[in-house]
Amino acid sequence: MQNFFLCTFLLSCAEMETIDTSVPRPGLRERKKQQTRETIERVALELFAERGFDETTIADIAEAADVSPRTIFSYFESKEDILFCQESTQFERLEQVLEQRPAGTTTADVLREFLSSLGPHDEAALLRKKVLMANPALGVRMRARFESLLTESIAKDLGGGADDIRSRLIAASMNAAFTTMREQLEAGGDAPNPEQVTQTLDEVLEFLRGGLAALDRS
Amino acid sequence: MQNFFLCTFLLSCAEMETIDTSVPRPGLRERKKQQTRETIERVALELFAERGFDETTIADIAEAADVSPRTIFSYFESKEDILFCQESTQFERLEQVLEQRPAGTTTADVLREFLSSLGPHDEAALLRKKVLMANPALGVRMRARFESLLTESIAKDLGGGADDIRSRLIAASMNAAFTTMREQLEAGGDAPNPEQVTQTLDEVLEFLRGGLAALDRS
DNA sequence: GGCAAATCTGCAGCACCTGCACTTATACAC
DNA sequence: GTGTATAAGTGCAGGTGCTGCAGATTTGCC
Repeated sequence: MQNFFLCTFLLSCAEMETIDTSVPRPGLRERKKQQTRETIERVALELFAERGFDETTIADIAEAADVSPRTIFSYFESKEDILFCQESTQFERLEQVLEQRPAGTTTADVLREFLSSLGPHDEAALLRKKVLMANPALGVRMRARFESLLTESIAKDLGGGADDIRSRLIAASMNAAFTTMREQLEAGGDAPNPEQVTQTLDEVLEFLRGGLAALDRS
Repeated sequence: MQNFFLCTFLLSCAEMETIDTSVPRPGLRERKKQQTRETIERVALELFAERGFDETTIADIAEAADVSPRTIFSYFESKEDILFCQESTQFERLEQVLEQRPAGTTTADVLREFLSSLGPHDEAALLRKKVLMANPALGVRMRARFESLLTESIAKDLGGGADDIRSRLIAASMNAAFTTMREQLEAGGDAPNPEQVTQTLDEVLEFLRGGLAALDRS
């Protein structure tokens, strides 16, 4: 039902992005803003992991983050968004990688490379995994986000619209693969096993190749 | 993103179920209960179609159905459930058909038969389609429900668990197919074109055969 | 008719989320 | 440094979904 394997996986390189060396100094206002945002994210995640998503109120987060409840909604669209924003960032990054891929490279290649290049889980990723495991409905919504992204991106690759049946089939298969990978690895421990990831991904790619070839023949 | 082609399609035979000839008479209390439920469903659907899902409040529905707002929640778990309950019923029916299918028949065969046996859209189905078209998020959630059902059923067919990658790939591909069918047929008019449905479904089956064969070879 | 059970209802209340006006903090020009 | 414009933070009122609870109403049955 969920896809938080990928999501927690993606999170592993999120930390690197917070330090931006290209800009000299963002200014106090901007720094404080960023700090506030990160504080909210951090304490919210801790509370979610500790007592559950539904059991944590906006008031709780506000108090723990030492801000007004109203302030939270100027940073995040919704309570759910506090949990999903980092995944969204990573989805955008993946989208960027997909768009900028060299000619001749398939979306599948990029995905494989993207997954392989990521490091092990960090603290936040583990907490997030815990939250999502305790609340399946959250995972469903996250997975829907991911599939939309995949479908659009793959449709671009193929040069057709998002309603192209091939795009959908590929995106759906990919998404199924990620879900499967997550569940396979869930029992195995905290950190994903790269070997298993590669194997499952290869299976899916094999499946896709065979299926697409069959479509071409007909 | 959505799957309401199937959903509206499935609805077409919903009406038949409301008349139950096996039981002599359900009693006044039970009849009134059923009547209230149907009234709520009907007026809610009309309001959703007229002014949108988010723009319709529980109070609006309660007033139109001539019941207390509190009563609505004794019939439906949530506002969304008012819209989804009929689809859920049809999902259960499909599940039943899948479970009781003759040995040697594949899930794909059953699905194809199931889709082909349904009649044209009824009034409620058209309204529902309108509601879902105006609110993509609703369709995403509905689609997630359907995929879960498909995955479980197909997993049973294959004799493995729901975490079997083949089950997921097949279910995901099927779901992608339905989504595509809906979008293809959307522009074509109100009633689905059986010919196009068959064609798209056949394409997907071809895709699946090719993909699964490739998996077997490896 | 009278009792038991189911149903309906109103009310209070929690939680998410929003708009708006107001205060406070930062940035920038002088 | 001072003053002003801009942005961030806050408090408040309110809308909406949803729930628990207790009492009124309706139905089933003897």
